[in-house]
Amino acid sequence: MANIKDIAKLAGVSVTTVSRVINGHPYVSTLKKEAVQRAMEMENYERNINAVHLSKGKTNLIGVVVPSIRRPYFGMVVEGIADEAIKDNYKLVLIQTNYEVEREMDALMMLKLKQIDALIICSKTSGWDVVEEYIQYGPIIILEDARGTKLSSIFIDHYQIFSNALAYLRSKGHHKIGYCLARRSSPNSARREAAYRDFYTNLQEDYDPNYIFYDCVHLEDGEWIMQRIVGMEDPPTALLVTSDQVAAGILTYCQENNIRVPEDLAIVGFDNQPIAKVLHITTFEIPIVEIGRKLFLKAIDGSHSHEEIPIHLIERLTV
Amino acid sequence: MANIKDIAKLAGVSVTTVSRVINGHPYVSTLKKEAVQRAMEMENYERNINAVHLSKGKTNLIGVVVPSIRRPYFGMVVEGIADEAIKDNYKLVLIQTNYEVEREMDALMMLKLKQIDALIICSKTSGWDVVEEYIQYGPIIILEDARGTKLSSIFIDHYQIFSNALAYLRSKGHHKIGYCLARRSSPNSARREAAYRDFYTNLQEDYDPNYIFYDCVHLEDGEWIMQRIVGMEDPPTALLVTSDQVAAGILTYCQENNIRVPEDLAIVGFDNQPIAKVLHITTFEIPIVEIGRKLFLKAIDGSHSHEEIPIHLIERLTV
DNA sequence: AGTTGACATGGAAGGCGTTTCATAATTTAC
DNA sequence: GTAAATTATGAAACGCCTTCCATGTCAACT
Repeated sequence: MANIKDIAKLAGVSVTTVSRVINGHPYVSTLKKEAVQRAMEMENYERNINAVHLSKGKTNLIGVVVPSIRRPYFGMVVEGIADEAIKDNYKLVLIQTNYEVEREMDALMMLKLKQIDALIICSKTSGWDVVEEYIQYGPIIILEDARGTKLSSIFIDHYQIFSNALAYLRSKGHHKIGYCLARRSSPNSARREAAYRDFYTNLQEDYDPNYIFYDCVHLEDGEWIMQRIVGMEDPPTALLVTSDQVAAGILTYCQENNIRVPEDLAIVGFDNQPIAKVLHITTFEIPIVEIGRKLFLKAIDGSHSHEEIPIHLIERLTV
Repeated sequence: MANIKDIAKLAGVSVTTVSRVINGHPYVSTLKKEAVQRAMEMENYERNINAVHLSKGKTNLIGVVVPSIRRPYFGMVVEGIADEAIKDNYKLVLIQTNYEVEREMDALMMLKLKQIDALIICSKTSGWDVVEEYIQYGPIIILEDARGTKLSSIFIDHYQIFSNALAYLRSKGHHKIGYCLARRSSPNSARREAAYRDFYTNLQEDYDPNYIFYDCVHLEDGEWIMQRIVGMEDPPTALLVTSDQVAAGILTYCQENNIRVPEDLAIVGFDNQPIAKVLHITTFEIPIVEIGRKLFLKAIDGSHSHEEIPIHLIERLTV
């Protein structure tokens, strides 16, 4: 394949001029410009993109860290990122971590080595200090409340929403409220737990720790959750489920086992995924795809900022 | 940041020797090797990965083309690819096409420019001839029957499966069988349509073209499909639905509208996604994640081959 | 007429690691 | 004891594009 030197020779100009034509710089006479274009066409020239990357120190690649791409929530975030990335001619490098710190380090290393121009972390496993170390190498945007750190973030106030949700269920007459979380160790989970504890503390009431379920991630998890609930002497009357997928699983189990929703058990989901709409699950609408778009925009904008995304309750038939 | 030259100077060796140490080549004395390692550690050296790419003409990046990453089917394929890619230290570049030919061309161009080492196409929009043009630049693997082309492929015999499914429904006493496809124009759809036509032709029976539904992709599509069926004078008694998502949407509609499944309407899904298990949908199990793994392996193996994936029916409660 | 500023163009430096080739020093082999 | 093989090492070529800097031309402005 021809390189820029060949083209320059063929067109009878300097390499610089060819580069200028390629990159649309001004100050090239029409005559030479056309000569270059003819030469490029003749030779079917394509620049060596890796040489461009080396020279520019930039790759038009954005890293995206997700724990698992098959989870609809992350699929939707990535879709949003990808939608926006296309417009700016960026491509996405997908890094699936399965919550392994090592994988996350891979991603950070890619930023350090300038293999990617920026990094979007949709779910973080390692500590803030570790991640902040890498901010010097390029923009890092995180889908989590990162106020107080050097990263930029788009986030949801999970404490507030959980509090609101609890108050909402209380107003509907529920006193025994349980909840389902994904990873126990995630910061989002911590905030939600705090909201829950504070809620009951303020009310000067106790809560049953058995009402708390961890590792609720997939549709199928609804089954074991409900089996545990069914086996309880004094089961909760309402459940805050931090994923519509899980909420759908729970609802399905109820329908099959003659547990009336919301009479016997009220369910509040999160995300407002398609399944919540189809199954009429009351849920908090999180504009996931839109959040993905914003994440990307922030990644290439480069300024340091934090943005809270407001979340609204969508009342349907499960409360 | 230090470069290889700095390290060489610091260690008192040549650049070549440093490179050899980095890449684990033999023929470096222990003495110099250690000197180099010390120097690298001292300077906190990291190679400029873009220079490596330029020099090697290889990036350890594999392109993955999907129409939309949020669709569970593609999420699962990509998960499989990513799982396997990690093991070989490859990263994935995600190209979301939305079935736009232009996006697909982007991906092919990346292969041509050696920005990616291989390309996996999970769903193709452009023609075979276009794609085959690019096989000269690197391995292209496609999730579709590509026998007779220069590409490698992992595929499912959709004609056969559709035929089997029709025979199965017939054996259960169904004569009025409809089906739901995604894109009408896709090759998979064409094969399924052929199977359907041949099935009725062999039986010397006619079929009602109204029983055929296109653009059935998402969970929500179940609703309009069922509304059309409900409005029919002579509705089908069984439906072959080429996505569990859509099958789930249809089933949900039936449950809410007192249409008995399978008595009034039998439903056969495809993919055996979690939702099919939870809702007890009879479906064809397609080992999607496993297929993703195989796609990746084939991508880096580089040999030209085709592999058919056998598919099995999982009988549950919707037939 | 002299000074500015806009337009044009090319040389050369800069970004950086890999690999081939030539050479030298040791071993091993017979 | 000598030929052959193995081990070690570095210079230089190679992969290729971008951009800074220097130089030059021509028109416009004072």
